[in-house]
Amino acid sequence: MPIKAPRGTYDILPPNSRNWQAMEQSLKEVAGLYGYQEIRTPIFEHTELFERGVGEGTDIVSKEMYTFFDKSGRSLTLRPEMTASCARALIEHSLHTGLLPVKWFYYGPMFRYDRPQSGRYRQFHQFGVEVFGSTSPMVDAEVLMMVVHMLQAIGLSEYRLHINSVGCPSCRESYRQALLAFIDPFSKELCPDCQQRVQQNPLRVLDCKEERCRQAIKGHPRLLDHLCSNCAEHYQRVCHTLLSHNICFEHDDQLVRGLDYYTNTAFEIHIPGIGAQSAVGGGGRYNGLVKAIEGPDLPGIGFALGMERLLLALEQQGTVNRGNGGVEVFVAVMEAQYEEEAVIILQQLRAAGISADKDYMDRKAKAQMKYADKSRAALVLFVGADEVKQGFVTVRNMIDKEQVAIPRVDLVPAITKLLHHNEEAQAQ
RNA sequence: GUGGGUGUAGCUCAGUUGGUUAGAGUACCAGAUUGUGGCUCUGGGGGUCGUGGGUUCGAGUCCCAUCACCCACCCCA
Repeated sequence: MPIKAPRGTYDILPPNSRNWQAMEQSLKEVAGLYGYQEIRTPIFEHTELFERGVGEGTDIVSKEMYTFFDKSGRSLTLRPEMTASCARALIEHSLHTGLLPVKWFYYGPMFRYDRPQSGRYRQFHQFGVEVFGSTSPMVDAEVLMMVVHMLQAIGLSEYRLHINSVGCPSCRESYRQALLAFIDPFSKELCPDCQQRVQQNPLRVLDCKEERCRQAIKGHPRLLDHLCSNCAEHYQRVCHTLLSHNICFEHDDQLVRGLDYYTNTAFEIHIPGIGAQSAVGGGGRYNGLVKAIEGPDLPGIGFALGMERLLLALEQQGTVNRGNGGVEVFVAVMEAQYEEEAVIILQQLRAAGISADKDYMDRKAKAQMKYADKSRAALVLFVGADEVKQGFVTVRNMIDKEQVAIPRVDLVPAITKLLHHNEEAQAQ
């Protein structure tokens, strides 16, 4: 049995890898426009970091972590997300004592032991940002505007932005009371899962998909109505700013985050039509997180985008870039004895910044031409007896089929010129 | 963790009520006279039919198990 990639993992092969590169580049560029800088953290961390930073009660921690013991018995875990790692790095390097806010972006693989399905893998990739140190609603707005900017930058025009405010622990507690009082009479009509949720995290009942639960909670009190004046104003200012910048969004009462350190703004981006897992991104404010992992009382906000789902959406909306990924120049060797001469030419071209390749399969001239064609080379250089003896190379333009002899001494400038000429012709 | 679907060449798939050396297209390689591509033609390599059992004179075809993939639930990106 040949070894295959582990369940829920996969290879990103060329030419598809180019789509990834393009998307990564676009996202990084936009992050740069907003003043975010890249942070890279370890792929694994102490298990305890995620237990406290993500939350013991979450599915991620209770059943989805790749946890292992190293040779000295430490419990380590492959990161299931990166916010906790960012918070840890912030604390570890005492960056909160420096220039605030700290604005980071990150990109990389995350790991969750889930059952794979469309748009869900065990190793998946996220691009995300985190801002630490500011409670300004303008930061919430900036982050949201940046998400929208990023979607546009990678070519996604159809998406839905849902936002809500989960308030602060105190207004959430008052809402909790109100919600419990409302649900209590109907609690027996709820599904078994929700019976549990009522005990542990009543807010979660709101986004249950079971029909009977949706019926039972019709007319439930709204979180928005229970926000304290500070939280209400915060949310208002976020919404106001988005509106004044023509950002389309919808307020979503059902959008909730369970854990105590989530505060105020919460949001998700959905793209219909990419399967059941339609959330391509999500995030929110977490003013209590840094303190929860024994750091200073520092506010934060962030979001993450799922690369796999963005790519699904791009494929579905038909805007995937299909770049050629080939080489500019192919050097064809007519007789094996001139191979070393060809290598000299190759290195000369490459040193001048021109991508170039040759045959390494001992192919004959005709087969080398086929290979050059498939490599999408714009020019083919022939190196044979006449060329070497007389000090020139024959250059064939693969687009217009014209061939010219170029003296070896003029090679690089002449090739540069021909490539440039081709580019202009193709642009027209 | 639960449910449904699918597993035959690198890829996309045929394979008739179980019956000889398992096929096609595509991709790859090589030819169609001399140092030259995209089209066409010819030929070639490549499969323990996911894996392991079982039924049978005989199984890619039937039964069981297992693994993987796909989709959905839970939940999330």
